[in-house]
Amino acid sequence: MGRWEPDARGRLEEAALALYGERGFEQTTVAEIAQRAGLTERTFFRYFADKREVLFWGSGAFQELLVGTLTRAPDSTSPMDAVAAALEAAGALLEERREYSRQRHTVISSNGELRERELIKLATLASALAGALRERGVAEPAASLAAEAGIAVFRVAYVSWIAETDGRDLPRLIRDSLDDLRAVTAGGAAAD
Amino acid sequence: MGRWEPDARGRLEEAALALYGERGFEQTTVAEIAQRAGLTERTFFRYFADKREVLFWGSGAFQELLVGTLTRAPDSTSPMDAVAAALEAAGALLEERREYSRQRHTVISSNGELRERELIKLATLASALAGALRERGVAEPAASLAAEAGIAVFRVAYVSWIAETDGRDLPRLIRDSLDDLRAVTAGGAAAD
DNA sequence: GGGCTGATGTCAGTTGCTGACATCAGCATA
DNA sequence: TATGCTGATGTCAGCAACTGACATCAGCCC
Repeated sequence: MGRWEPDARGRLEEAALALYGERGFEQTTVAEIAQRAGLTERTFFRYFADKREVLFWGSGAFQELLVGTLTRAPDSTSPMDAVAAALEAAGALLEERREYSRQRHTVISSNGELRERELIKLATLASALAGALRERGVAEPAASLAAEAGIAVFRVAYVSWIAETDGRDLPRLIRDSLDDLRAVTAGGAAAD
Repeated sequence: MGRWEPDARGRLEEAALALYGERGFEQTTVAEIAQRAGLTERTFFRYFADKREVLFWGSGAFQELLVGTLTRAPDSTSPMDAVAAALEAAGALLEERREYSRQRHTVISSNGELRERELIKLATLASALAGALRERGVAEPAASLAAEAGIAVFRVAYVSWIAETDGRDLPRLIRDSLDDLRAVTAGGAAAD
């Protein structure tokens, strides 16, 4: 048996999500989170750069899944469809943790600072997708636009998924949202 | 003559931008900004909610211009084109303050916290655009998707504008980016 | 046995940010 | 002219986020 209880990081994540949910993000101090996890405030800041980051630690793996899926798409796949395939794979991952995702989303959407952090994580994902598209030979600005549009599709689908207006699962909502985007951007003035 | 020097808010904005540019955002304390403006730290926080917000005070007027332009677009204009018209009008406003925009962008893009704040301002703009589209009778999720796609177009165009790769002005870059988006989303699997 | 390692704790300090209260020029009005 | 109100600013005390420096000590290697 080790000197300390195992999985300090996981305990901190769990304690933080619970406390943010119970009494709100601003009303929770880092000292309280650490105490609930049986650790000290200083240790919290060794695992997480700041009080918000504790809710976003999984985003690294999420990004790897996105980029990996995009990279493995057949060469013949169009940029937008490759992005969509990656988003659907990521969506399937979230689908497996629906209840956790709901709880986390409730906490994040009820606080401005947490929403800021979520937005920059999504922007980072968009950058990573754009980079992976460039690796496939897609030129700018097409790469960035496909990536940004993909993230927009994802956001809209994600919100619907959380709201659970119907029984569609997240990958399905992503497909449908992409179709909606195609409908809304279709037509219009062509380039001169 | 008044009891105090006029335009305290403007002096704080100016001092903050200068100091953030000279020594970086994190290396600048609010007390230093206030001192440079001939005021105290406490007064800074009466004008701005936090240390970042001092760079974003103009975003309210920006949003009003966007929404106003969108609202005034002819009823026959498609959602995406109405969004584009609003973005071009806003782009024309920025075009008039090119040097200031550059300086501000340099400061913001060199710091993560400031980028977060910028992202949430853009997300707020997207929400406002989506709301204005709904007022025009556009249903969800088309309204949100058109707004989000529009903001993506704007971001890509804005980055090009700052980079000044060629002589195109911002409204022009926005039009071109929208055409690029249309090209990249065109085709693909249709809804079943 | 002795020393090294790595996760954790302790402590002091800076800074962002807030609430409560004080100050005081200018204005209105008796 | 005296009196009192208003609103922008200042002063002060305090909390909490975050950081750097150093201490602790079980387990492991030699």
